[in-house]
Amino acid sequence: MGSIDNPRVHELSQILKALGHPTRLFIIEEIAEEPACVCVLKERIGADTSTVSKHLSILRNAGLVTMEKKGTMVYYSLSCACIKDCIKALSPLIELKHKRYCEMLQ
Amino acid sequence: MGSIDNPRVHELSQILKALGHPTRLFIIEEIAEEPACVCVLKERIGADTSTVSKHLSILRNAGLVTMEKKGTMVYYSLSCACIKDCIKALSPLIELKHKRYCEMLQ
DNA sequence: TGAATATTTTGCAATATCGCCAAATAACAG
DNA sequence: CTGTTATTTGGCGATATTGCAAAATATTCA
Repeated sequence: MGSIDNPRVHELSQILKALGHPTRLFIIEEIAEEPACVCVLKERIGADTSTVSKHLSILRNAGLVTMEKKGTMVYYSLSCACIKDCIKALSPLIELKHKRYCEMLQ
Repeated sequence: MGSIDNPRVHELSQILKALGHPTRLFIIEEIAEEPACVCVLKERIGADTSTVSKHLSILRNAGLVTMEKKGTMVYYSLSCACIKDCIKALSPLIELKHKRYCEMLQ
């Protein structure tokens, strides 16, 4: 049945890998609220423009975001609302981890 | 509001990073069906036992799996069913990517 | 055309990840 | 205790990721 060579697994893991970086996850959550251009994201992140642009290219490559040019600026937005659902789905796990952490302290 | 220093973002990205590897995602989907021990996972994956064990430790560290010893064997299982939901939530994106790919070919 | 602004690309050094091997640890059976 | 099996850990080379700086590209405006 499910094999490690299943292309679906690789496709999914590429998407999850793209989400698995603080800066990129932050970008995703920002543009989930409202599309934003690189210069604004750069300000909110506090990193070099080239760094932000590279993260965006990784997200683009994984198909997570779409870009739209307006003048010299490029606005990025989520390519699928389901990405929000994916992240939201992990809330119970986060809570569980906090609960376990509190128990561990005792 | 949402800042790049928000610990929640880092916690979430750690989880997603752990999921962002083909072997680890495969493990997650396997044990989502039914808990499995390292030796069985090793067979299904076709990698060194130590490699599988190390992937499992990453998943453990991210709080995604829990272990239970039975004799000399260690059985791993999902720590939260929500992980399945997280992965399932991405199906529309996968479909979207396929659709885009087909359009691109024309 | 030429200056100004926004973004991407390239180059590079620092760091992290990956996968195998070998050694260490743990649990059980005889 | 000894040998056996299952798993984890440490070590190490190969490869990938990360982030900044500099150069290249694209678009607008004068």
